[in-house]
Amino acid sequence: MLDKNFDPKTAEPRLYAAWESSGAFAPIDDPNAEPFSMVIPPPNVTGSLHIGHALNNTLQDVLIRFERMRGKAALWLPGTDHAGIATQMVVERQLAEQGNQSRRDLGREAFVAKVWEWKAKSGGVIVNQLRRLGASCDWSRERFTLDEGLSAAVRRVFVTLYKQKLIYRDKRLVNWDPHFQTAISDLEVEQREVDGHYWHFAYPLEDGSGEIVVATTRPETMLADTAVAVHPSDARYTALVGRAVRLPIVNRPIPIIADEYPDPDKGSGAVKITPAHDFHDFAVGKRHNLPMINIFDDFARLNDNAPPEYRGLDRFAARKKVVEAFEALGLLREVEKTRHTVPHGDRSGVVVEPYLTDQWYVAAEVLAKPAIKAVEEGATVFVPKNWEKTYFEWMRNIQPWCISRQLWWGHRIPAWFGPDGRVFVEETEAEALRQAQEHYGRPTPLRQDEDVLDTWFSSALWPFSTLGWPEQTSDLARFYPTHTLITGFDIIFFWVARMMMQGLHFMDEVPFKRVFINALVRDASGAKMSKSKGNVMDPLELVDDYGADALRFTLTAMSGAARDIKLSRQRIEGYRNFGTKLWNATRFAQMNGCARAEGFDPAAVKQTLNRWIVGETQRTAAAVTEALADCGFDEAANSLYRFIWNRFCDWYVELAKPILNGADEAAKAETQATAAWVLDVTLKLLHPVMPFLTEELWAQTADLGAARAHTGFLMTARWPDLPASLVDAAADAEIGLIIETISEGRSVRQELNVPPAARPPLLVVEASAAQRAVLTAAAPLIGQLLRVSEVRLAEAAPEGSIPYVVEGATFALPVAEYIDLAAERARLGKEVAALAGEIGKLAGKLGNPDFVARAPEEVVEENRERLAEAEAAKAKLEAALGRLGGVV
RNA sequence: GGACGCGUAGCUCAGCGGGAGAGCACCUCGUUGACAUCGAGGGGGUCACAGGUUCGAUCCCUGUCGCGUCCA
Repeated sequence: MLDKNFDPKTAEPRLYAAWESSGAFAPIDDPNAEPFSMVIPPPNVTGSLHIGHALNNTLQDVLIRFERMRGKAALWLPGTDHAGIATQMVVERQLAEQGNQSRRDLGREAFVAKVWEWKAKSGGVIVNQLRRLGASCDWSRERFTLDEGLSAAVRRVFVTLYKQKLIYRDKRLVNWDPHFQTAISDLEVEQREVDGHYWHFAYPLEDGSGEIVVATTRPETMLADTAVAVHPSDARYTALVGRAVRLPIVNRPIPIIADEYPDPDKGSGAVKITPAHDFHDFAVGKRHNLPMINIFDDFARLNDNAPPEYRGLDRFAARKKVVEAFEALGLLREVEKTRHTVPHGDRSGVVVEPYLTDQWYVAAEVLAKPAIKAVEEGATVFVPKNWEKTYFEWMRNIQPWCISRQLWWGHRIPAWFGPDGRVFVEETEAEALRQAQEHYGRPTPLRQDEDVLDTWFSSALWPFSTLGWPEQTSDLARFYPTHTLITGFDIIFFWVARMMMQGLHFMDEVPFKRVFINALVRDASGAKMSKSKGNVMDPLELVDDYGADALRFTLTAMSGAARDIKLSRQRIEGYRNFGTKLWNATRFAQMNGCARAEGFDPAAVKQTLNRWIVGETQRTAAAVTEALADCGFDEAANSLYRFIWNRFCDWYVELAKPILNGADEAAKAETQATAAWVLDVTLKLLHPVMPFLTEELWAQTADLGAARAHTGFLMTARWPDLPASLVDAAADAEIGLIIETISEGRSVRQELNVPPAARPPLLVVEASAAQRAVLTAAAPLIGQLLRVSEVRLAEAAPEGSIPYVVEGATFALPVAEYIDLAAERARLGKEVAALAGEIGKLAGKLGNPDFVARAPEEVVEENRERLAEAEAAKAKLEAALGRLGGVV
């Protein structure tokens, strides 16, 4: 006998271990099986599972379990990302906490060794958390972006792209993070709106004949100004173009130039030009061949290109000092408050500097072309499709991708410099040295580039590097391209787009045929969860409290992709209850001798009730299958919920009780067998979403009745494929009438406060022959569920009975001794009014000749029927009301 | 400024051309055995607003307002 409840705390770890050790997570070894593969979006190795991971990985697991059960060779390949900056930060912080040396004191090699040490000890956290969620990843294929194979892939890609001139070194402005002292890509820059000022500075003309006023939000950069620009059409300045101003403080003459960049309508129309510290100014500087003076060091402190009294100052201190100097010089014309966007490093949170350095770039604009085309042509589709627009928008305006980082943790750039600065880009140092020897004519020592690659450079290769590339492995042949990628919209640019580019370039095929973009999880009030807001919900805590299945079901049911998910504990609790409900329905079945029958054929059942539930089961199976095949996760979950709770538990089980307790042995046996069959199908359908509970029920019902065709785990059972012919319209109609009769009767009883213990007969006053047959046959069922003594045909409703109408049939409950006439009059009055409203609407519609002429015949017919039914019902209830002496 | 999304019951959301729905919350009633992590019943909505298309609009189109996100 089943326990009263499912106990996730003990069952989940036990079941997971059993699955894992059985090898069920690996794709089946059948060469005829269709492959279905997915790669996990590799979580940062420093990470711990947050609710976004929980959603993303639940959906992946639902899909992979579904496809596995459908008989495919299903591979879900897991792994983690080395996460350059994040990991380096964690270890540096740890060193600091332990009072140890900084990374610089420690030196590169020792520091990197420390990181590996840390990874060995703490890097497995998130992977084990995924196990708690039930993720059926093939752990035997787990990869790490910095492992040997993936590093080889990275080197191969870098060298290849370099030789194809798609990777190059360039000196230009980058986004510099002064906190980490590294370049970062455009995507790692967050634009934040902050309060600031416009300082209006007067720059005196060199000949003393006047001044030009420029405004800036960054006064300190004036120390590096190399021009003042005005618009060529700006008449105020035409005469001044070509002349010079004397730059205050620095006392350097700089030219006044004409350029399209300044907006004549903004401020004075003149702008200061600082080519080394502003992206727009950089472009102007290039056009006019202006000198580029860099006044910062790597920490954004002023360097020796600044006047002596500014050297060594932090940029913000320098800003203050510059403003003070202008004020003292009498050249500060105005200070204007403003709100403007300022770039910040997404990891460090500090203001990012445009900074002139040598970096490595990928010609993303070239690689993007095939990647755009692939989506245009549908080789890869986004679900929901709207995201394609986001993808196109970015890809069509893509900028060169800065891939070098001045960090130590990551893939070291395979580039070596000779004594004269010549660069040798090769996959190994030995090869570089060989090339150097050839070039220089003698063995020549080389110095490897100090930088490492952007973490996303290696993750861009993930769909093929994890399958063994550059080796031509059997996995690569079988599982590339992968089928579906499930990820968040926040990394469409960072990751999806770059995988598309690299996959197409190196494999000549898209990395995945479908990209499902999942929603963003927020807290119950709609705020983005973040540690600083303190509103994070820890998925593991939720798993502890409600079980993994409840959390999984919640996330699945709420994953409607167009909107954010607002998660609340209440909701999870509700779905935990849903699991309990199924558990107890199974328990009920077990207690009532429901067991699999040898050779059971769902198409051959005779009882109306059983024919009905078999049809409902088929409909559900079809709906769930279709939904999951199309990534309609929420739809699948909701179909299952409705079927299991509102159809199977609320009605099938209740209606089956009289049969199971009855004397008709054949009907009883058929019902027992049918219930067992429905439950087995249900467990399969629900398994992808609630793997633990279903697997446990599968195991606990294994011995009930005939052996299953599939004796192993439910997770490896075959997905149900039921013919639509199992649906029996006649059975649907009969059960529909019974359900309505009971529901309506209950409603009437409760509204009129008929005591629950009262057992009046139910009189069928008026009904078609077919209805009478159904109701008579179902009398025991109705008797029990509606708490009536019997169901009896009657000529007329007796005095003082309560009438109600269902599907044109009139019923009466003779409960005169209980009812309050006023309440009954009120009830009937309300019903009549509602019907009158409906009749008015329908009659209006049908009275419209255009409607009758132009609407489809079946719609017109349906409206006619509804009108007739409503009119009949209204007439009957009015008659009853009249007998009660109510006002009609 | 551009793009996308969203405004439906108190809350969270589904529906997306022909009868306004679910869960939760609320109110009433109900425990001799599947389940109180439950059952039965009930109240509650000019489907943001304004136009348009249509025989018919919560649903399609246009505009307005409000909210969110991303990109400049």
